Amino acid sequence: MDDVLYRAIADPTRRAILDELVDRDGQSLFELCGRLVMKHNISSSRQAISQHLEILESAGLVEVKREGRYKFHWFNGEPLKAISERWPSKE
Amino acid sequence: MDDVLYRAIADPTRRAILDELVDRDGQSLFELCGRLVMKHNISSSRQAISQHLEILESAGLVEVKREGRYKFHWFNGEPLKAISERWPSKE
DNA sequence: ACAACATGCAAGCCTGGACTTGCATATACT
DNA sequence: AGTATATGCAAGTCCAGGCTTGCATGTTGT
Repeated sequence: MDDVLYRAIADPTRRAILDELVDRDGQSLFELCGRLVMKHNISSSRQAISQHLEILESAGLVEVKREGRYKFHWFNGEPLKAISERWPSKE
Repeated sequence: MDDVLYRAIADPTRRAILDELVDRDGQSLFELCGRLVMKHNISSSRQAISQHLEILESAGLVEVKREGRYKFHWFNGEPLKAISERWPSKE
């Protein structure tokens, strides 16, 4: 189901991660952790963030590219279209 | 926060309720329960649905009008705009 | 080769939240 | 007035999921 999508954006930390990636695409895990603490007052462990990224990835909201010992992350808003297409939000 | 919104649509039963209200606006609680069983194979108790409606209401996604012993529900997609406005989903 | 660095894996804890159960309230009908 | 109908309230159960902890793996640099 599209369950993964809605579950993915249900968590405030994950939404902050998406915000961060929109602001600066292609960050590594460590980079993300640092910036989340700085700009969003999020003090979760590296593992926690890593797990969040897995969930975002399985929802298709984040795309990943492995490069040596680094793993870089990109935002992808495509799946979100399903939401606005599902319910009318007339102007 | 806008937390209530994302929490509201995180649950599959609540999304089905929204679908149902879009399909036929102004349903009462009992009406909704019946139709959810018929069309969506959801077999939650009346109280469960009632609790879901409270959550949807607090997120502004459902509006309510009390009339005698009935309580009618309407869908409101307005709050959903916040999602598409928050993250780019370029075409 | 060895150490530092970046990430992955797995198991356990613990709170939130979905659901049920039982009773209460309020409105309509006869 | 009494009964059926439509909904509300409150307490308790139970499980998903977010987080931590500890260790393993893989990569870069000296």
